[in-house]
Amino acid sequence: RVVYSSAIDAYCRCGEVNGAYQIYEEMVKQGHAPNVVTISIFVNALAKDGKYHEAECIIENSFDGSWELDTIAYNTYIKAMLDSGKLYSAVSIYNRMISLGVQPSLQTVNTMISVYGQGGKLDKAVQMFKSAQSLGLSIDEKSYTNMISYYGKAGRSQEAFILFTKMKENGMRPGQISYNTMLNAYAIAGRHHEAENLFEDMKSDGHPPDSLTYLALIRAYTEAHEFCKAEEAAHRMQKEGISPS
RNA sequence: AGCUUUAUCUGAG
Repeated sequence: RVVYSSAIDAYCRCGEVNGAYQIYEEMVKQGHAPNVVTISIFVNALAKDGKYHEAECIIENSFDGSWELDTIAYNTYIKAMLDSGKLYSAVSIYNRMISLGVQPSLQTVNTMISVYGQGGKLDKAVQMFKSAQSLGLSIDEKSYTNMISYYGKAGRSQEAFILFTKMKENGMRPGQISYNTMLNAYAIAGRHHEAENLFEDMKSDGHPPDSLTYLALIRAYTEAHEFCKAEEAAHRMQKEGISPS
């Protein structure tokens, strides 16, 4: 069964969902019942392929009580609903998971932060972020970056920066993505002075700016109506040989 | 054997 499931996964990763399905049929014909892993693989592949409706059908059918869905299966389902934009379904699957006593993992938390963040429910996202501690999960750089991003999108750059600071206090070195995300939070809020400072910190911290770094910096200036500085930054980017995204 | 290769832009829902 492991061999069949792995083969199905391999087909899916090549975008050959149909080939995967043939293996699936053969597997069933040989008397090997599909298990939770097989289902997760299919749901994941269908969702990545944009076939959300089919993914949802499999998910719904798997709720008939005959499956012992585990943490990864629920994570896969929640992610599929997030990607399809069905945030309400994502939440309801999460609630189901909790009420059935399935342990959330850090990935569950990170995905749910995105679900709430994209749904504009920043307070819920924060709640999720904080709940990680009580679940005994240690927040990673992704969790912080995710939260920083949503604070930023809500125009709350000061709270974003508090998290950015806390991340460093907890011994995590922000990488390029974290810096870009924090920079973007300042950009949305038009805080160009803070953005400039962070831009310098980023470089001295050993992270070379990329096109997204400059995009954020330029946006910080334009949001603040500092158009000359925006143009300067754009020139500096070109001079450094970075092509715009 | 399966789940965030997470950040930036525009539009649709």
